[in-house]
Amino acid sequence: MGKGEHTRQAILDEALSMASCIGVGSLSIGVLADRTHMSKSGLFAHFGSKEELQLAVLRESQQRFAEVVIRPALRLPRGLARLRAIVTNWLNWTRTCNLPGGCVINAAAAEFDDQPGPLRDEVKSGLLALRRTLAETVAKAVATGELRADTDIDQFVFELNGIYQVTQQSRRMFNDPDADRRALVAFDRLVRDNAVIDEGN
Amino acid sequence: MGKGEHTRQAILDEALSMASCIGVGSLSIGVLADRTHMSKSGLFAHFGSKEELQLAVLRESQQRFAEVVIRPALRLPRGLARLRAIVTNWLNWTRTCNLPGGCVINAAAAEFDDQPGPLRDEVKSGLLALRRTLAETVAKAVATGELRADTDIDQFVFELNGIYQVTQQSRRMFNDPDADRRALVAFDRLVRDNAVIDEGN
DNA sequence: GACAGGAACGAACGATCGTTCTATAAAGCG
DNA sequence: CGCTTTATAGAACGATCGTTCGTTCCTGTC
Repeated sequence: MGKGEHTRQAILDEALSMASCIGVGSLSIGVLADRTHMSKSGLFAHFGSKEELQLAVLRESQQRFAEVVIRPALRLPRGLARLRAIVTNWLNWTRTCNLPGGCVINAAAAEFDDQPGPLRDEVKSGLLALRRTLAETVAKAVATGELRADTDIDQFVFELNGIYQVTQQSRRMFNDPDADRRALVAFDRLVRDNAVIDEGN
Repeated sequence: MGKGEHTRQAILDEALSMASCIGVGSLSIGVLADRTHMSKSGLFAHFGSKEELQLAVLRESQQRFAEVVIRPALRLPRGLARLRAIVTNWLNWTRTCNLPGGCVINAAAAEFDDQPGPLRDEVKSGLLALRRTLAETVAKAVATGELRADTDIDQFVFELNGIYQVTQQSRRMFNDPDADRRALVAFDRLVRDNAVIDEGN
């Protein structure tokens, strides 16, 4: 990795951590330059515009998400086991990635949902990619026979997203120590209601 | 209502609609002055500081929420009927209030969850008040015998919040026409799983 | 060791930010 | 009406914003 690439990565590291706390929209090149011990113009040259920096932060965040949430789970057998692994990785991923202020993309979704442009597009594509991955994973749990054939997959993914978002809010706003447990309770209920009818009848 | 109060309300109207789109943190006194056809200083005098303006927006938002979501539901009999009314009012309240960019407080929760100060405190207290109201409403549905006595009320409220948040995201980011229906499906499942065991066994 | 290309800097730009001050206009009240 | 209070305007402040420019420094190659 050349020197330029190395610096760029260091900037993105700091920018990600900063954006996690104050939001992608509130990133400031001047403040970011101070934090990385660079000049504004030196930092600026790596991206060409503030929007490009913000896009780079979103892309970096999405890439790390795939690495720490999705990829490790692919080693588990398809079906409920893999789905459960994704969910637990997902619930913990901001801690895994050392993002002090929570999920950047989720915060950006609330920030840009009314502001058309490349940033909103990037956020949307990231969220869509996750929803697609989740849908495929759920579909495989149907294929393995662990979930019922008539499972409404999009509804399942919809509710998964709800569980994630309220968990984030409960943790971040209320420091709720039960948030993770409640998330798993909700997940289990979601799975149970879509599981094949077994000996319990 | 004196002239000052009238002007202040007009400012808050515009500020609320603006904050709904760009976020409370991105409110700008200059832009807001233009939109209300006032001078910056004239507008500024009504609040004394930007932070007071932001706080006023949050309080106004919270008050409108109580008026269009909670109060109408109080006319229904306590129990599931009232709970369902709150949920449906809740899902529609930004449309009822003509907030073009969705729920201000929910967006502010994601924005300020890592920034201590009066704004975060105000958001937190608003969210807490809602959670308390929801918990009481659910508790009454237990008291009427519609929900089981062993219903985990905090878990119930937790999941309700999840349903709301993902509905907002689905509507705002993806223009998902099924979001409302999915929210009600999730709500019905939540109620059913906590309902008293009836003839179905 | 000269040279070339990329990387970082420092200074400056115009714009906008929140805020303060002073002055003028309007409103409310006797 | 006149008087007091309130409401609004206008100009200016220092700070910060993203961005541009020209220069310097470092790094790797012949």
